[in-house]
Amino acid sequence: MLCLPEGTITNKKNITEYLARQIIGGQLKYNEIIPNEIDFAAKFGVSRTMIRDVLKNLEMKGLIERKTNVGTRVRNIQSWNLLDEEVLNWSAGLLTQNRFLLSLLELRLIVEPQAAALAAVRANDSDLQLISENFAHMWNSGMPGNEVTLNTEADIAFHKAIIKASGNLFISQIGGAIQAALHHTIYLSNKANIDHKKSLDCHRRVLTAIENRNSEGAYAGMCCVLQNTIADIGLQSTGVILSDFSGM
Amino acid sequence: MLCLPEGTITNKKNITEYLARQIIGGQLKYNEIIPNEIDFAAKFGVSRTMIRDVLKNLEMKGLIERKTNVGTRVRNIQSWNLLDEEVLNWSAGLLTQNRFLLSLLELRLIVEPQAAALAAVRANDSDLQLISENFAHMWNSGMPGNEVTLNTEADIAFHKAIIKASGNLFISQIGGAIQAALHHTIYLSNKANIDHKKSLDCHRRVLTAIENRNSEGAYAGMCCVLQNTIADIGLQSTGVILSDFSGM
DNA sequence: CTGTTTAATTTGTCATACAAATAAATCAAA
DNA sequence: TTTGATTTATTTGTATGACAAATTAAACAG
Repeated sequence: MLCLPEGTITNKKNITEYLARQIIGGQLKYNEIIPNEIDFAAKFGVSRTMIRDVLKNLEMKGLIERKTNVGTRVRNIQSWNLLDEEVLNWSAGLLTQNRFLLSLLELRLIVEPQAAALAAVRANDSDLQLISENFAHMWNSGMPGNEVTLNTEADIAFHKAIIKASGNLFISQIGGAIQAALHHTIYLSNKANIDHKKSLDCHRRVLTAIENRNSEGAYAGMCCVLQNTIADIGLQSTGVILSDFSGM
Repeated sequence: MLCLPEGTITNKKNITEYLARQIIGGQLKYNEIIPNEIDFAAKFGVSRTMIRDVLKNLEMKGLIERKTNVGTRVRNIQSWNLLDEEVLNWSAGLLTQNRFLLSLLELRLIVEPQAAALAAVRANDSDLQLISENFAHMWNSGMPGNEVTLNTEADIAFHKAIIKASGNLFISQIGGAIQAALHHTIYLSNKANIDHKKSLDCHRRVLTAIENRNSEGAYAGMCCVLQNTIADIGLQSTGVILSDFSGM
């Protein structure tokens, strides 16, 4: 049953996020019925109009299902619109669950090397500039002890720029999800104690390959980046098939 | 400007689809402003509540953008939620435009072989059964002239079953889009005059490979299926990198 | 016990009013 | 004249109350 935290739930965004997290977090389980709209509105102290707006939102994200008279039910995870950026952000807590994290990394393994390969073919001047700029900003040197630390924002922007440069409308869509995912995977891999140098080399390999219009090299470089990440997090290999261009 | 067809637009679904097609079809162009909600409601002869519901729907699909006082504007294609099944269906008309069709086939080339590979590793008994059942139903023989004709529904179900068997939450999401896409690409490739036999062989190759837990074979088989499709439609090769397991 | 009818519940739609936000227009001052 | 603040008008956002439509559950007749 739903019980509210004190006072913090005020506006539409709050309510939506609160409910979404209840569902994704498992406090509201599959097939559980959410109270009718009137009681529900009263519970949050808002109008039924607003609650309906919230529920419509969650419905479109696949988190709930509504039927006349039967009410509003929670749907199962297969129905959730996981590629939606908000849904993915709300799902951050699930990253500790292996299946979820594995699915996410598999997605990246499948999509990003190909995106890099396509970018090598199609990137225009502004794409190239964006990619190289972000590469340049990825690494903060000059730290005490000469450590190389990672600039998360630039790292994300680097990957995002490559996905955009792929010129594929659908990959760009997935890119939104990957971007959100990056925040979390980067966070996880930063907790581990890694030599960022290896990762740096791989990233550079991707950049130069794209600049040289070498799609296979870009592909291989991106595989390298991702395999690093996977190793850092400490997962097993996944069954995704990667072409071998290690010689390039 | 918006002008309505006679009489056919009655309920919410109609209105939503009508507007969506106007936007996707280009009759309503990027940044064009849609009339305010009250006039708009009057135009369709429905309440403002309903129009707001429709607009909220289109907003969440990325087709429009709303701001207080400025109104409702059409967004550009990069913002459209193309992986949404409805959006993709409404976009069927764009399939004649090369960029769109190419993006779609690239997506399939990137995702489906990998899904097949994963399915070979992870498919359980019911997955296997579903895949093989659909393969069995894909081909209507015994037609006059001994032609082999394609059962579109079973074809789609075959691909869908493989994607599901991949066990990857995110790929399954994309699978919804791919499924919708299949309707159209199959339609296009059926217009061409093809020997379905070749395609039959490739599909069988995928099936047996999955049954034999041979992920590389499944990958290669699916590549074969898709390259057939691409050739049938008459497109150029795309720059997607495919591993070569043709010997398997 | 079975099939039909009735009643109750819940979401869906409508109409109206007002709040909040923002762009455009007006006006004041340098 | 130009600039900056102030007012006004427009449009979306929220609230409220009423009724429609759909569907489950209960009551009832055979």
